[in-house]
Amino acid sequence: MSAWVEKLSARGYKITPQRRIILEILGNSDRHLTAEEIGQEVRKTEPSISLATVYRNLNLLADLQIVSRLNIHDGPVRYELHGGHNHHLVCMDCGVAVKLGVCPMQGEVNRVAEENGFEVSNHHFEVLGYCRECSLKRKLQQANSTAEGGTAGDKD
Amino acid sequence: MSAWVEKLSARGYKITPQRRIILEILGNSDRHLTAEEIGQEVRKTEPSISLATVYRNLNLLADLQIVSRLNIHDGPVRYELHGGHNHHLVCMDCGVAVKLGVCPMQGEVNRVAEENGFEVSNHHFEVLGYCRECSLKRKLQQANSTAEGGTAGDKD
DNA sequence: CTCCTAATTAATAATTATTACCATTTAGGA
DNA sequence: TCCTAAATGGTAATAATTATTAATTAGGAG
Repeated sequence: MSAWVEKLSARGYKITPQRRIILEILGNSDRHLTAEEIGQEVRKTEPSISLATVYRNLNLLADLQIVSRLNIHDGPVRYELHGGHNHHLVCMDCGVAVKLGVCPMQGEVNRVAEENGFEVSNHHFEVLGYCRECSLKRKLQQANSTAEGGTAGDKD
Repeated sequence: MSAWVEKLSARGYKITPQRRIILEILGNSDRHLTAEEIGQEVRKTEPSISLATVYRNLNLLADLQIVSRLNIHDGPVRYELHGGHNHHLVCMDCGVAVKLGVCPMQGEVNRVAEENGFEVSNHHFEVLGYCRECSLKRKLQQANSTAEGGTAGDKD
């Protein structure tokens, strides 16, 4: 529980209670959280913490590779402790994300990275589509509203 | 040059010049473009097209799986014609994206998707890290500024 | 070819997500 | 204990995207 303390102080960054709390929250969550969600959670412990502080620290921590950014589908950026494998089936309708147990970061890919002098820090593999429910829902909609029915207007 | 015409009109959506132009631009570009960039390009042909129209159509086209959204690193969402393989080494500093020639969407993954009743539409595989240059730059910075030197303050 | 209507558009206001700014506070080494 | 760079809270500013609305248009029916 202090690899990050080293990483920070080794570079002259201070160990503030705010940082402690943010990392603790990320450590206790298995989900990936948005800055907003982290802010809310943080405020339960220390109500005066500013959202700007949350953002500032998440950026710093991401830069130091202590946390990692996750840009699933749309909506705000999400964060989690660095190091996990982030491979999901993501529903483009409802946003549900099922973890995949497979990791594509292997032989071939590593070789290409090396050839390019690329310093790999992290990787994401996302399979986008529609979960069972939403897939069904869409098929029904399409069956009906072909060329009329409801408001063909906006969606998503 | 009309698979998308069918997809649209089959569902009662109209074939507007705006849509034509947007898709033409995406077709002629090998890069993935932001809504803003598409807007600028579009306006060269038809200066009166509103950015809102660009966004609206990109959303619709994405929903119909005619184009696909690409959320590389930070910055705005990018778009390209659906169907390409989107596998990159992405530099977290300068944003450079090198295409990978490897596709992880194979056996195992397809099986998991199927088991979940998941309708796969697209997939992205991103390897995040630092390109040769930025990697070097960072190492130099760290060597110097350990615990002092410059503004330890913000960074991305 | 003309008419009609739902779909679409342009323009702009509103909303979200994130960053910048600045005066004040604080971590942590001398 | 003191000092200073780093960090914070509060808020204004910016960027990206969506909603709203009155006016226009694609494309099928007659």
